[in-house]
Amino acid sequence: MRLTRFAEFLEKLEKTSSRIEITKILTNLLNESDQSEIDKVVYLSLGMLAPNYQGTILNLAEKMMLRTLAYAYQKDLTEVTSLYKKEGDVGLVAQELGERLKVKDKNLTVTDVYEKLLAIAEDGGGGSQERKVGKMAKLIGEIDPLSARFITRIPVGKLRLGFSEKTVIAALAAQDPKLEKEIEAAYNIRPDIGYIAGLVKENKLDTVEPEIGVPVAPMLAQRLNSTSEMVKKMGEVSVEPKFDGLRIFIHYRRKDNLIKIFTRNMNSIDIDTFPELKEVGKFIHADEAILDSEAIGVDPKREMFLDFQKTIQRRRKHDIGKTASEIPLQFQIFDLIYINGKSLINEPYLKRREILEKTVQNGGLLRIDENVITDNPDVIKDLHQKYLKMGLEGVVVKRANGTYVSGRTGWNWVKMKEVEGTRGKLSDTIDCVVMG
DNA sequence: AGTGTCTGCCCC
DNA sequence: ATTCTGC
DNA sequence: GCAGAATGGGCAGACACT
Repeated sequence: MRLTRFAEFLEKLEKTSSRIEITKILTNLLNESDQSEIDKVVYLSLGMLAPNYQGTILNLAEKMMLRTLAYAYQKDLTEVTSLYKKEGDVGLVAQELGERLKVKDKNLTVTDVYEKLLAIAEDGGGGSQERKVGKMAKLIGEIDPLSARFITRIPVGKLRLGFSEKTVIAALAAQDPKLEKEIEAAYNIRPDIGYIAGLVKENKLDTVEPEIGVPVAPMLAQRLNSTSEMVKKMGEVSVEPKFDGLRIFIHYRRKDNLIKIFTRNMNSIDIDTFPELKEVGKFIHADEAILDSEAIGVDPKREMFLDFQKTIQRRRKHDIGKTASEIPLQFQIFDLIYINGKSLINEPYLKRREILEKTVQNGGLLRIDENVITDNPDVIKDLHQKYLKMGLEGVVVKRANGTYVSGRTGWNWVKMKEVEGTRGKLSDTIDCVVMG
């Protein structure tokens, strides 16, 4: 697909606010894209180059984009900066300067542009900022002003077309509710929207299975601060402590000792960041497993939990030895998504926990969250008080027979942090002091 | 080696 | 993470 | 109620400069 054609679609999408209408336009865009380029069309329309978990990062944002525009259009940085301050958007600045200079497009395709952006992302090391700016400026000089409007917004993360992955899935399904459910399920176990779009085109969705090394989209908790409402919505529940740490997924394969770690946002974390997990196989009684957990810092005597700001200091690549001894981590395991080639996503929670308790050696590095099964709101209330007194964040309450549903859909997991009945961190009144 | 600036679909 | 808005 | 966008505080990584 020609970039100019692609830009026409994006312009139409930008002008549209009704999601139904956006979805129709997207369906047309996807229909016009062929098998070899549909992934790139999808990535760029969402302002991305690759799924999160591949760690493809441009390291070129607002400030460098302004330098890029100054270089590309031969203007002073101060002039570009003041234009940017006025417009508040690099895309409008690029389009305007491009129109003034009558920049002509060189018949680039979406694939061409995608590859050039990828090359910018892959550049690094000494002098790379200058090279990135140079490559980006060259690209801008080869595309028409309307395309520049959108392409320049991609690195700064401000495409803002009013849709995201969910809407792309709806567009891929093209009004077929059954197909939409299938695409959604496939996307949740392989959260690579470009890849999924390709599979839909080929009619090969049924090949998707969880895999060691590919993150599953995390299940998230809704917020509720009434225990009786929890029981009303979920019936029998499992009540567990909520730790204030980092959501961590641990993937393990014994055969080649493959250990992969992902965050809640499905970003990959280098194993050297958490060296204690290099031995995780000793504590897992399975050949393959995907564990859902919260990593939490403890004081070196292992007598108390550390707060989030301390725990997050462990998310680093340098000075690991020193930090690791100051901030030992333990992993509170609370779910098992996959074991020995079998997905547990559609198993009820208590069944998954039963297998989890047999699979993970509880104590030391890995600790299985304690839990109480109940349908009594007062029991939840008491546990909530108990965990708050222990310095924890509160409780997570899980529907006993709920499957592992990615995202915040439905009432399967609920969290309660503050005292029951309050409105959350910001209360109705705020203490303030007038300054100056 | 130390400091400053920018960046991060950062983490919460 | 929270909060707000359009649908 | 959902999807998307906008917002914040704090921290470490990457690179440029001296």
